[in-house]
Amino acid sequence: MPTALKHTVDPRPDPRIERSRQVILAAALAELGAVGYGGFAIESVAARAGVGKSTIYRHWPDKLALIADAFRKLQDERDPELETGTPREKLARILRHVADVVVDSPFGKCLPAMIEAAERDPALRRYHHRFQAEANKPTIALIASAIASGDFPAGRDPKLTAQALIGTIFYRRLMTDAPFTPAEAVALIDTVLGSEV
Amino acid sequence: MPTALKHTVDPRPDPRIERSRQVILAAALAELGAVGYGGFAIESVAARAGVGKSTIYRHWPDKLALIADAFRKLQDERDPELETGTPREKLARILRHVADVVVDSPFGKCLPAMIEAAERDPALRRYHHRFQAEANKPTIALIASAIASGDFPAGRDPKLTAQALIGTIFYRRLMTDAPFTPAEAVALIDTVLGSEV
Amino acid sequence: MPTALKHTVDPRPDPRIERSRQVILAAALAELGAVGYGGFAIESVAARAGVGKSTIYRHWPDKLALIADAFRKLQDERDPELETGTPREKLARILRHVADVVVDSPFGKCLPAMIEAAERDPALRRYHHRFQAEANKPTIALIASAIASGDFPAGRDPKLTAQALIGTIFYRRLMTDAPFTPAEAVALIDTVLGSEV
Amino acid sequence: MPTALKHTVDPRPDPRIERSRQVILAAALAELGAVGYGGFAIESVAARAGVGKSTIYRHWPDKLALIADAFRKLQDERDPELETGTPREKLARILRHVADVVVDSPFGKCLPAMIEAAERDPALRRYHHRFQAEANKPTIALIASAIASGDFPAGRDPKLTAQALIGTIFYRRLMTDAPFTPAEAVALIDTVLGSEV
DNA sequence: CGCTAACCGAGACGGTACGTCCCGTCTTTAC
DNA sequence: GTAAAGACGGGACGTACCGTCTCGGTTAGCG
Repeated sequence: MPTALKHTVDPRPDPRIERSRQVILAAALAELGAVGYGGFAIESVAARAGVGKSTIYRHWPDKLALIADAFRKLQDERDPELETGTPREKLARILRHVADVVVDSPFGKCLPAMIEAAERDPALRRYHHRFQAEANKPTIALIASAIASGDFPAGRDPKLTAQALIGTIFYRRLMTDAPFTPAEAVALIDTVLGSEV
Repeated sequence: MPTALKHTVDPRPDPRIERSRQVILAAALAELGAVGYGGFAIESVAARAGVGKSTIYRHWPDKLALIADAFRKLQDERDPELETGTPREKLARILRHVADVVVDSPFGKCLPAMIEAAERDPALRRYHHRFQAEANKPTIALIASAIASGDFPAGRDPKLTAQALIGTIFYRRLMTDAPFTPAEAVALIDTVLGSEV
Repeated sequence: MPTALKHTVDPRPDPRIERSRQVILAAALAELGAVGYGGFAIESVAARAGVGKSTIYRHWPDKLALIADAFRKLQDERDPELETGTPREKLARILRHVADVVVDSPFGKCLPAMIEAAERDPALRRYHHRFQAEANKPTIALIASAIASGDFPAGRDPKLTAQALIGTIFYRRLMTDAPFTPAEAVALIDTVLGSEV
Repeated sequence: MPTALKHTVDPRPDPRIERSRQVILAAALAELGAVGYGGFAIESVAARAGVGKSTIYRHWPDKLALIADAFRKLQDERDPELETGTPREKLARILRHVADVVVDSPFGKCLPAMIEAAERDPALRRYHHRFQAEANKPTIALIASAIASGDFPAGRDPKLTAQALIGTIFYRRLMTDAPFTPAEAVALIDTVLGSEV
């Protein structure tokens, strides 16, 4: 009964479309990393991707939408951090990962552009905030459970604690000339949660 | 002997120059706040300032230099915070002020533009970082002395502590949809330094 | 066999290109006639032609190239003069035509601009000279054959004779306030070649 | 009684003014010769003359007026040609002189610019035409008297004859790539007036 | 396996802002 | 009290991209 299949799901779109989307997004990320949000040129992306400019405009309404999608792709690549150990060890591992991503990765390279773009475009801003919130959930949960279990000192707001830890890393990236290094993770935890006894 | 003064140094420059600089910088800040770094147009600034485009280029080599100078002016306007009380009270006052500035002021409005611009221009980046460092010095000093006096728990790095506090505020401004409110200052201090006994 | 034709040459270019070229050249000539070489503004030409400035720069590298091309178009419009009669009659007809063109036509309007432009741009100068030489060939040939046939007095250089005749017309247009009128054609011939007996 | 002198004639103006006028006119001519009418920049003239731009505008209302005055100075320098010999010899001498001036001198260099400028500015045009007419008077007079004396063939209009001779030289300068050389003077006279018996 | 629709690259189009140059005016300071 | 120096508002230059559009040529997948 193949016809049944026909009008069920399978709106299998032209495969050229997905292929175009992917090479364009990749080229967009390369462009962003290379010249930043300010210098970002659709025409360069088209050239990089070996694609006609019109193909880009066929899939995205404008420059910002493309950038937003590129960011999306970028963030989807950031993988969560699930491992074992004491809460303090787990937390340190998370912070080291965040530091890596914020400082080194394509995500980090695009971060200033992303912040500026989010400031101008509401849709992008929503996505930006939502993603950031999502990414922090495991950290907040970890802190909450560690407080509950007595591993971390009581009387603290888990979310605020997480923001203080993560915020330090972003602050160092965006506002100082000394980005946070993974080696500082333990010192940061000690500073915010107090040293272990 | 006024005549004596006459032919000494007195390289009094054309007063029109300073006047132009001021109206242009003011217009540039307005433009930045209105349309951000990406949409910033010298021609709009000229129109806003009621000035010929060439007058702007007479004083700044290009768009970025004007933006940098506008930021400089902006930051110079942020006033230091000197008052009395317990270290915890002083710190809360500082954080409330930072929150105000980061969230509400022209500085806050331009912050994303500034971060993106700093990412692209080394000279601007240096200035941005230097200013931020300068602005935090009193906070770090306050924390250091409070630790020394026993008002704050020992074993913490004052600088890292300050960055965790300040960083939380910037993080909330730049990466979340819930900017830090002055009312949260005490909770933040409690979270990072532990509650008062 | 239409298919055979299909994949032969036929690199039919975008028809918009030719259309743009034509409206722009027409507008350029209008501009030249109106404000001359000195006041000639690409932006005005674009406005006149109802075209984006960038469209002009897509087809010509700069102002001078556009002017050169406009002159070319102008000169291509000057039509040769082929008719019957005695050599003297033919010559008079030619001179009347030259007088018309030099004094009244778009060519005449643009002539000073053309001379000035040719002075500044070697390529344009070459074209200008070549065209002028080409345009005079029939006149020189006519004079040469009339000398050979005894219709015109012997011992004269046909080319120099032609230049004296044509040159008078240009001189009057460019250096005096009394342009040459067609009615003077016979008097000019009499003056240069002597009256008919 | 020196005071009497004071308010009589003595329009002796500030000698600096005349001095300024002269250096500026000289600089203007140099500029014209160097970059032509099109590239002529008041600011360059000021720099060449070691003079403030405002000094130029104090003496001339605008660019065109300065150029016109420069032309005037230029033409005033062209000296008449008065010598002895047969009419044919005198005429040849005149034509050689005109050829020299038109081809080689500053006047010749500025000629295209002058023609174009005259086309745009009525005052300049008047001057241009008047000067040219003036310059040709001796030639016309010479031809007229030579016709009267029987040295030149009868039945010719002296003015038109002069224009044919002079016009050839200008035509060759402005419309061809082979400027008239003094050596051709005799051939030109032979062509227009017929060879001597 | 051949048709047709869609997607594609290429790039022309009307615009807008860039940063430069020069205009002609106006202001300030020095001699 | 003139002149230099040069700041000013203005406007055209030629460049780079924007986002829209019109082209043929290629390719997928249905019939």
